[in-house]
Amino acid sequence: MACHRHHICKEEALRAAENICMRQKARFTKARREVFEVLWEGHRALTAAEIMEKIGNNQPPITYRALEFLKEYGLIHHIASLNAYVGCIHTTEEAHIGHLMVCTACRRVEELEQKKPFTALFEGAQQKGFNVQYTHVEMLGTCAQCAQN
Amino acid sequence: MACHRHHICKEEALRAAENICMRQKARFTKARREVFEVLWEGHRALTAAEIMEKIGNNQPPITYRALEFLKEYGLIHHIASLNAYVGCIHTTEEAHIGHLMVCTACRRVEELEQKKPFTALFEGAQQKGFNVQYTHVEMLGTCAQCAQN
DNA sequence: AAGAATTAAGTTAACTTTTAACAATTGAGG
DNA sequence: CCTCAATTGTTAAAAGTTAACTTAATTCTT
Repeated sequence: MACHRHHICKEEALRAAENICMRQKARFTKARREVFEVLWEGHRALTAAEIMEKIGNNQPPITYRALEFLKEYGLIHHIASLNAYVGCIHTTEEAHIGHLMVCTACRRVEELEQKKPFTALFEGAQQKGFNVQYTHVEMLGTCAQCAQN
Repeated sequence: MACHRHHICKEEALRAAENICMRQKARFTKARREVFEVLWEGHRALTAAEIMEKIGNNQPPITYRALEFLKEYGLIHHIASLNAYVGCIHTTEEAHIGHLMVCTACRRVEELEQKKPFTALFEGAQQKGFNVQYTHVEMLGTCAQCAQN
């Protein structure tokens, strides 16, 4: 992994999240912060159930609402094929297009920031008269660490 | 849509599916065929519940098992972000990489067959030491027809 | 600063989706 | 035709998510 001193990632992410919320007059409340923090403990994808367990919350609505909020503000990603969530790595930027690399062994998630592949996809779609509004790319495989084992 | 005489698509798909199963000595049974046919009524994504309703089956296991089978043999796609299924358009080819264009208005799904975007993605991933095993691209938006309305 | 309005959290319970377990049936190969 | 393996039928429960409503906190107004 790129990130060796992880507590720093998390602190940065927290500050970025606070800023994003402040700028949009949204409240980064305790419940939301808790979920966000848990998702930043590792760069790992966690299911809703796993999140609730880590927080010690047995009242699903609270967690689901927090997840919805965080997703709405682009602070986390939903990894559809695993039905899991991960902290969004590029909280500082404006809207971005992330290609997720999800390790099926350790569930670590990295994001790949590349414009090229998408311009090609967009062009292809446009040629068919399709108006792309949201793109979701998931690459499942094994990360460098897990490949060694 | 590209496909004007739809019943032909469906017939072709059925024949292709039969062949694929025969070659691999898998049985294209009634339950499996029914699910497959429903998914080919339109090129539309359907949830498991919608499939069951269309078939008139209120015994989930049968449908879920059929879906699992069809997915395994590459005869359908699972659209993770909608938790829905769609008949795979390229049943004749060998393994293929499909980029799905999913219309959020009418749920029509088209597939875009492009190698370029992926080679770029693969390269990017590989540079990070990530070994891609499965890729899933979903583009949500509006299709040509729905864009007019 | 007090009251009204908005927003979020707490709580209960239902609903949807998926799976487990086991019995009954069907089909293929000897 | 018999046996074995695969598939289906059936029941029920587990897992995941959401609805509805109450309470609490925060923000906005004046």
